[in-house]
Amino acid sequence: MSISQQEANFSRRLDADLVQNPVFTGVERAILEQRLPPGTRLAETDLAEFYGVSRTVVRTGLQALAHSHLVTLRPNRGASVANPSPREAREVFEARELLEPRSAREAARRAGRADVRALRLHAQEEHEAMSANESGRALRLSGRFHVMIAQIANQRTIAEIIENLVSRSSLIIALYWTRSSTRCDEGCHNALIDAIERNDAVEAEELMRSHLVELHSALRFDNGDSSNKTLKDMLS
Amino acid sequence: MSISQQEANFSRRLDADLVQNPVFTGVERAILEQRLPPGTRLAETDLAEFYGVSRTVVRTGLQALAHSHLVTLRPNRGASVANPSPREAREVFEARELLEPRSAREAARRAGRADVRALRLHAQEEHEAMSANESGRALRLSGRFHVMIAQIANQRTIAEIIENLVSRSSLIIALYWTRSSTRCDEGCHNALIDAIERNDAVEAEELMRSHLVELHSALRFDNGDSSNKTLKDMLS
DNA sequence: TACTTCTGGATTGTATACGTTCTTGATGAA
DNA sequence: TTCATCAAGAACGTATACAATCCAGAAGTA
Repeated sequence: MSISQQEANFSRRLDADLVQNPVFTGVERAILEQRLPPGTRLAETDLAEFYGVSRTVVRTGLQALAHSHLVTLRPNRGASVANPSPREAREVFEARELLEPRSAREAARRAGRADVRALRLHAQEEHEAMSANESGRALRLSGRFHVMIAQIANQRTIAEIIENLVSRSSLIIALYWTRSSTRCDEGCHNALIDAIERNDAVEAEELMRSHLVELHSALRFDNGDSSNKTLKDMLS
Repeated sequence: MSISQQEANFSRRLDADLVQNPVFTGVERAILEQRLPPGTRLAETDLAEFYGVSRTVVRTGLQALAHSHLVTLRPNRGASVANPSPREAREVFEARELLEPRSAREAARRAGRADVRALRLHAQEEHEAMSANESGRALRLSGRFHVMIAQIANQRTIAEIIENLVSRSSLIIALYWTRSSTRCDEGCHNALIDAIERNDAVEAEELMRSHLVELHSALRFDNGDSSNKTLKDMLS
């Protein structure tokens, strides 16, 4: 196997068959857009019928989603949309705070005109989704913005880790987000693009760090579980 | 769903059924012990026969291994042991250098007597494997040592990422390792345990960093692909 | 000889059948 | 009423059948 073939494998890995799995792509998107709230039961037969495939394909997709922590599989109990605990939520953001600022710095170093243009276009799309009150779509695009920066940094391994953490953040936000608006994002993202356009690595790193701290601090873990608490829990 | 249930899901996630998948556990172990070299073809029928299960179970295990980057799946072409490119190898170690020192620092802060005892016991086992010339087993245990430290740091999300990177390192070492001995490990690991026992966080962080740099620097990427080069490549 | 085309065997991808486990509502006893 | 037991239905886990794809060697052509 030649180096170029190795590279090709590295880049598509196992995505090749995953993007063609309608269960994986469909459920993933629905989760990222918060149309499927945490805890939602995902019965294999229902998904098979909805997507017009056999349970075999459904199970492949669900297993992939489970590896991304977007879905929880319990033996003999089937799949449900993941329900990240406060602890997991905190840890995901701690990991992001560790990885993403470094990525932003490297992205600012490397970014060319095409990269900046793509980022601006994407920010525009985010803005439009917000204006149209499509908050689910806006949230998914907002996450994707972070992934784009990680990709510009051109470190695929770390970018992939970040992509996973960002995905899980959608669920975390669904459970623990306290603010009604995500207007912060728009300003933060634009400021980041500006820094990247100037190739100001230090500034980009600091902006990313503060952006993540901002996000993290807008999470409240004390009441996140209330909707699932039993009456006994709430009375005691 | 209660918080404690969330935690339970978080900890076992999907491991519950994976540890019971003989293909996953068997092939993973063989890869970590370098009994299955990179590129080895993994035909579903062969695995099914060897482990006495149907192809369904084989495919589940292979998909899990693919998500861990230990196995490459190519549509209609089946599975083979992953063959990380020099680039991927470099990136994996860059990610480790970013994450593990921080983990070691936190582990040194948190470690109690039981943790230190477990680490010493483990180091002893490593030592015995080396003495017995079981280099595969020694390598697997050496990786596991790094995972243990990440677990002591008590950040499951990051520990899981590290576990994945460590696993991939076995393949990387199989491909690009230049030195015959891993004696470095023994000294490095013992020094790390000492620092952790003293709860010397700064020292543990620095020891981990230098240990990883040492490992990384012992990799040579220029000749890793030679055995797979075509005659034309080698003559030109 | 070098190259293309074709074909049989092998391998993977998907659907489906069936056994096992779990859930849930009914039944009955305390 | 409350609880335990149990049975029917639903859902999951695994095996297997069949279709689609790939690969290697044979045959044919220049």
